[in-house]
Amino acid sequence: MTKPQAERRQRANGVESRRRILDAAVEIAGERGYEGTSIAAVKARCGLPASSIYWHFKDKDDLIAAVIERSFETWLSAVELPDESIGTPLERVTAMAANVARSLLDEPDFLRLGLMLALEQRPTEPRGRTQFLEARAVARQKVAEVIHLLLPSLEEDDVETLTTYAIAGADGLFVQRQINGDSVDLTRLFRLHAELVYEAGLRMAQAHA
Amino acid sequence: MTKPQAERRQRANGVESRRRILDAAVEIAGERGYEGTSIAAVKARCGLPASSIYWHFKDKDDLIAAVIERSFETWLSAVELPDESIGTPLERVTAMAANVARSLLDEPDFLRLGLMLALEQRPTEPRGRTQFLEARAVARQKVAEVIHLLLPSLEEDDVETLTTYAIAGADGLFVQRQINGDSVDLTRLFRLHAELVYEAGLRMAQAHA
Amino acid sequence: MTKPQAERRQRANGVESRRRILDAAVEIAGERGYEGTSIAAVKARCGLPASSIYWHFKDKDDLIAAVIERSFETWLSAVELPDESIGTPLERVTAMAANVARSLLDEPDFLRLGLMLALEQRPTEPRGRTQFLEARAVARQKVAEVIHLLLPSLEEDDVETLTTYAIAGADGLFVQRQINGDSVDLTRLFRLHAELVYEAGLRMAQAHA
Amino acid sequence: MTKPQAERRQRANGVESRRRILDAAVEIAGERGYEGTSIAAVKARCGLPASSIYWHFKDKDDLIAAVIERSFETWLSAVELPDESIGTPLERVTAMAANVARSLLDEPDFLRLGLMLALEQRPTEPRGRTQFLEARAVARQKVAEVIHLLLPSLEEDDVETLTTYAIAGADGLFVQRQINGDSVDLTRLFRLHAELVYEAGLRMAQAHA
DNA sequence: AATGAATGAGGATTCATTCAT
DNA sequence: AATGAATGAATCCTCATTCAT
Repeated sequence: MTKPQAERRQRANGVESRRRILDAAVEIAGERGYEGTSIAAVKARCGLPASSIYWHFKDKDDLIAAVIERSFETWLSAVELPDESIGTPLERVTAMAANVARSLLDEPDFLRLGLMLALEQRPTEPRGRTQFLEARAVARQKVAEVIHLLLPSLEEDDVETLTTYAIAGADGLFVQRQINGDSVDLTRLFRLHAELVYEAGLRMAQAHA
Repeated sequence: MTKPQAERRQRANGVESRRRILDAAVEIAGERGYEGTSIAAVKARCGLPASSIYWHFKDKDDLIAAVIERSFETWLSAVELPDESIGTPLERVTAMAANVARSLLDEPDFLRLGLMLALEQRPTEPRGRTQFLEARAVARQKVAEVIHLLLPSLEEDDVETLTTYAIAGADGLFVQRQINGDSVDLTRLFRLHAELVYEAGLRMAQAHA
Repeated sequence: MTKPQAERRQRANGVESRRRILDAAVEIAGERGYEGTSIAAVKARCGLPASSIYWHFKDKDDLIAAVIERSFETWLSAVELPDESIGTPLERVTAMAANVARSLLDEPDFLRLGLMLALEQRPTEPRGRTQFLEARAVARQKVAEVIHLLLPSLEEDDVETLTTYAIAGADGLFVQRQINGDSVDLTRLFRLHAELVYEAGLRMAQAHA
Repeated sequence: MTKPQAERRQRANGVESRRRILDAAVEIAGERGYEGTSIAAVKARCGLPASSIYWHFKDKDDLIAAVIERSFETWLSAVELPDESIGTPLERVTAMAANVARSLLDEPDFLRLGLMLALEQRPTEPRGRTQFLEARAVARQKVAEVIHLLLPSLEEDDVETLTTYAIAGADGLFVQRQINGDSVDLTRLFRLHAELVYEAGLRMAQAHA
């Protein structure tokens, strides 16, 4: 008798629909990568017909790029919050490391999908990959700033090296967690990583002094 | 008797055909991942008809698994060679790091494809992924052995942690190279990584002494 | 009151919108025929959303029919102008031929699209095709009248034959121009055509005398 | 009991299958033009699945081009047969005209489809169109040869003009037949056309004498 | 050991059209 | 007078796989 409301034709609501599509796509893309993210799968998970997905996104490339973009923003805001500058430098570094570790435990889709895209080498690069690399460049800049702040006497070149190494460690630890699951204590390893990077920085600074 | 020379290549030669298929598949899989590696694409690159691929390999899963297997073996033999135990421990560690760095510059297909597979989380895991994880376990065992050899007083638990961290760094640096190309000095970063891991091990050993 | 100027184009203006849609549709239909004229293509070229096209036209069939109608009217008025009856009959015939030739150089969309539709034989005939055939019947009637005027002694049957032949030549020459481009001197060929038709008419008239 | 043979899985026979596909495609394309020739329609008419059509033809463009090619060959061999050089020149001309008229009554698909393609002006020209224009160039060459044979004293330039006009008339008459059906006596009109062209040629030859 | 041909399921995308506002 | 959003059916084409030879 009381035909459920949900069954009625949705009142047109672009923003909400777009969100539903992205929600579905981020899950699937995080699981199956670029090629594995079929429009049919997204449609099945979000309930909107394929043609509606194409109303909101030009093509699959566009959808994946939007997924990356939103996913990165979510992740970034999850990471950035506790910016308070208290404690010794080392304490602050390890606090930040713990923060990143937690964010990667909570919101791993962004990085998993991004790394999958980044590892690919298609002749015509998907826009999602570009989007990820841009997001990554933003993140890299932030890391470099933190390093410069903590170790102001470091040479430009050494900041670069340290930044690269810091991010590499983060990526690698995320991969380990991805592969080996709960047996990997991300938080502890990230703290170790932060300490080692910081000490390497100290030593570099002394070497140049 | 009078069969023209030009036909000779067509003559049955299982080993050679199998090799051609794998050569083609490793390239494409390295470019496009699991889903992106279509039989049609392999066929186009190796010149053999699709049905011939199925003569040599049970199915696509089997082909990808074989790609991983062969690619890992190639890589492993490229890494292992200079095993001579000369010099100080630290020297030996950095020599090995340089060795791994070089191998990742030369034979990146194995790791790129493997990481792509490892990052996926599809419901039914492809055999290629299992194959990669097994290969990875072998490599991990070797790393653990080396660490145990260099730092015999380390607790089991610390060896595990250090091994995980060592491999994470290697993966992460490979990803950096993959993304940022020649601007990343893999050799130098690997040496830095090796030093940091070694020192972390020394400190762990002292802490427990 | 304070509505910015830039918004003004958005203001409701049915006639103008309708014109823009038809302008876009005539171009696309001239390029791609009936099936090839997608609403999306029209929308892209005229800038109005698809739903606006449906506000102005019942359906695609209706749009194409309107295109044909307007295109034919434009063409007809371009052809008819210099109707003055001066000079010898042959002079008048060749003047008219030149006139038609010129119109086909200027306004080819009508005939190109019409012929495409006419050549099709789909089960359910598009209304645009009917529209074209009606326009064509009008044109045919005019040609027949001219022939009758110039050669009043011709039998009804011969007028019909000559009319058919006259129009066939015009169509055929238009096609030649369409295919071979500027290398076809439409004006000269139309004059030749007019002469031949006129002489054929003279001979027919004599044969019956 | 006796399951009909036709129901059994076809024994692989590429040539036969290709023929069936072309037979189906030529009918549909003749009816509905390029865009209207959907792979689904061809599949329905020939009984082979769409993927089999793609085994034999690279894509739809390739299929249509093959249709044009085969259709032109069929038509050409239907036209060419009675080549005997007997009778007066005019008699021979009208005999040939009758021949062409009959061929267009029997095998109209080639020309109908070809003209549809020729009238289109897509940005990226379909290969079928090119194929048709090439076929048309061959036919044009033959017409020019016949004209030169019958009127050897004609200037090169006049042969060209006459050829263009001759073909234009043929196209135009075919279109008339296509539109007005049986009420158009193609044979008679073609004979008239042949006579007029021949006389125009005679006059041109005299003018230059 | 190899392959030409075939095939059903599914891929991304576009279609003409409608509807609520 | 107009439009953002939606939609089911159809589009072309590729997929992994099989089979008879």
